[in-house]
This record gives sequence, structure tokens and C-alpha cells, in this order.
Amino acid sequence: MKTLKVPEATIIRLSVYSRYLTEVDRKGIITISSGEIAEGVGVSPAQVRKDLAYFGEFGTRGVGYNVKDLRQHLLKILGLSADWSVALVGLGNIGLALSNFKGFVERGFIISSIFDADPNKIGTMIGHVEVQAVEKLEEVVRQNSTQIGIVAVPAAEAQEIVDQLVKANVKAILNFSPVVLNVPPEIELRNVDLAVNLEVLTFNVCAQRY
Amino acid sequence: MKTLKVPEATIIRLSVYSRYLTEVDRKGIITISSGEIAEGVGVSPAQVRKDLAYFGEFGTRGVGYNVKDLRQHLLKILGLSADWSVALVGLGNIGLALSNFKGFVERGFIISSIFDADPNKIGTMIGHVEVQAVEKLEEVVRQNSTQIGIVAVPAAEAQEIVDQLVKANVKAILNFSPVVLNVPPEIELRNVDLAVNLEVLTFNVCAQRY
DNA sequence: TAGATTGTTAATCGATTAACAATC
DNA sequence: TAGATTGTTAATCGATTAACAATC
Repeated sequence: MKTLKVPEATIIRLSVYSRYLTEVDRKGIITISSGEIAEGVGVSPAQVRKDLAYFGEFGTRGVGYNVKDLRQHLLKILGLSADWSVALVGLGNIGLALSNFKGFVERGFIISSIFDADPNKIGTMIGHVEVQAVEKLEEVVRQNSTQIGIVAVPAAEAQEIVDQLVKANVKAILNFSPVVLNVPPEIELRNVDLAVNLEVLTFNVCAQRY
Repeated sequence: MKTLKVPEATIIRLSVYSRYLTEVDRKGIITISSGEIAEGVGVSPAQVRKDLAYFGEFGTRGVGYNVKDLRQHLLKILGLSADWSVALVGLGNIGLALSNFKGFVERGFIISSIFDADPNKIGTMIGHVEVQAVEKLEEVVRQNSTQIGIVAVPAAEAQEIVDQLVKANVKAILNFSPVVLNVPPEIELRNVDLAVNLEVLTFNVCAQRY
């Protein structure tokens, strides 16, 4: 199969389009044009069509796209046809916030296990999930066949946790610790770096002076 | 002044370099080469030198860069020479996590006001900051000359909050709501979209099958 | 048919990489 | 001086934009 490489920026936009289409669908709108999607999410119509073209032909010339249809296609492309089991490691401020985050459940990300090192937290319930000792991570994650790990532990512990997640056979890791992590090339890793986001803003604010 | 446009990817990396240099400096290391920085943060040496070259000549040929020096230069470039006053709007799960996030303080981001709509939260203290009614947002933010707003409110309210922040003269907004926001062009806006991050991962995990 | 909008190609723009002269 | 490493230019690679033929 000729797998034309898809830019990561395209994937991010597809995710945004799909969420926008959910909203549009809720309003009962049946058909939408690339121009309307573009308007709704703040990109150009050409960009929308180009992004979709990586994956097929989903529209009808002269008409546009069927909202429900396109939405389903996008969810399929993003791998969201079925739920994903997620392991959350670290129940500090950020971990706790993530454990309650509605946006994950809505998109089919089910937090099926939670781990922490603090004895006071172990055994407590977060929703229907019991917080477990971090020592059990590898065993539990492996048994659940959990494919995604979310790392929200202090920077100093992050690499150790990631190593354990890799041993437990997760396929992807979302990291909230502000450290550079090493993983084998077949493991998907993304970093969410909150301070960096603010610093891009401050740079731009300062750059306006020039 | 000839303001050569700097890629956003470069700014993000400068932020990462600066944090890495903080770490290296703590170990008492005096000099570092572009190759060592590259190794430490997972990019190429050419990339490091190119990124720095947008802003000047900070190294010595044959020797490398002075760690403390380069770190200071980077902090200056990123606009981190002085503290920034930040207004946090929304004290739900994510807002609460952000209010306690050490990484902000470390880099000079001081949360100087917090707002929420919930009467039960108004008046409570988060550290040294009293939670205020969201109705006071514009007045307080303006009086504090707060330049950065962080939006962590439900999607439905986000645009309204952003409009108020803009009226109150903030220069930059970091948005955690999964909605597309409209701001005047002079306002810097960045979106942190947690679900999108997971979806890039699931796409890539699924794409491995091809 | 006439109008609208897609899918796709070509042109443009921008970022990364490689190579090397400058120089400590 | 010889070795090392920067700063910078040119080459490559990749993504976005513009334009338009295809077609509903």
C-alpha cells in the first residue's frame, strides 16, 4: 500500500474538524461545505479539502459533505471507532484533573486504572476506579491490555514510569512531565508542556515590540 | 529593524533548551556544545545552532556555549526576564490543577487572580489568592494590569470569558476549552486541547497497521 | 443548463538538514 | 599548529495556498 505520509498538523486538524462536525450535527444540519467547515474552525477551505484528500473522497461536487457521514469517517480515521483503555499514572493536581476530564470519556477514552505512589491515595476511589500502588502498574496494565498511558508524575520519576509502561506493552504515552523522555521508536509519545505554551505566548507578546 | 520571521517550532524548542540548560547548570557544568544540547533534548545539532542564529551569536567557535550565559539569553528572548501576572478563570478540575502547578511559578508566571462562577468557590483561598466572582474579572484584571489570561471554563462559556479578558486588556490567552475562539488579531491565543493530543496518538497507533 | 463545490495539480512558501568556511 | 565547534549558506524536504477541471 502506498502510504502517503500525512502531516501531523493534518491529524490535529482532522480531530478539530470531527469535533466541529459533532456540534454541527447536533444542530440538525445535514450538509456542509469545505468553506463552512473552514469558517467554523478557522482555516482555509483549501486546507480542509487537502486534509480530507489524504484519506479519500468524502464529498459530492457541487453539494458538499454529509455531516454525519464525514464525522463518522473522521472518527474512524482517528482510530475512535472503539473505546480505548487508558492507564493514568500520578494523581497529583494534573492527574486528578485528568481523571475527571469529561472530554476524554466523550471521545471514547476510558481511564481503566489509576496509579500513585502515595499510601494515602492508594485504595481511594476515583469514580469507579480504585487507585492502586504504582508497583502494580506493569501487571495491571498488561492484564487489562491497556494501550495508552498518561504520565502525570513529578519530573524525576517520569522516565522510570515510562519504562514500566513500555514493559507493560502500551502503544502510546501522553506525558505531562516537563522532561525529555526516551522510548523505543515503535512507541508513540506526545508531550503536553504547560509552561512551554505560556512561553510561546510571552515571546510573541514581547516580539510585538519590534 | 529587519525582523526575520521566527518559526513557532523554534520558539518551542528555545523554551525546551532553556529548561534543559537550567538542569545542566544545576549540575555545575560550565560549557556545552550544540551537539550536547541536541542530544539532551532530542533534536539535531544543526537545528540547535539554526534556532539560536535567529537571535544572535551566543557561542565560541571551537569551544561551545557558556551554560549560564546561553540560559540567560534564552530566558530574555522568551520574555522571562521579569515575572508575568496571570489571571486564571475557571476553578474546575483543570483550573484547580493549574492553580497549584509548580512549573508556572518556577518560570515566573504568578497567578495573581482567580475567578469562578460558583458561589461555593467564591471567597475561598487558593494559596494566597482569593477566588473572586467572575463578574469582577474585567475590573480586577484591568487594575492589576494582568497581561495573561488562562481560560479553563466549560466550552459554552469560553467565548464570553475571552471577550471579557480582551476588554480588560490582556495581551495573551491560554485556552483549555475545546472550542474555537475568536479574538482580535493583536491578542496572542494558544489552545491546549487534551483530547486532540490523545487522538494524534490513536491515529498513529492505528496507522502502524498499514 | 447554470451554479456550486469538490478533488487534485502546480506554484508558493517555509522549515529542516547538510556542508563547510570561519575561527577559537 | 591541529582539533573542535560555531555561524551561515545552499540544498532538500515538506506543508500550504491558489487555481481550475471535473462533476453534481
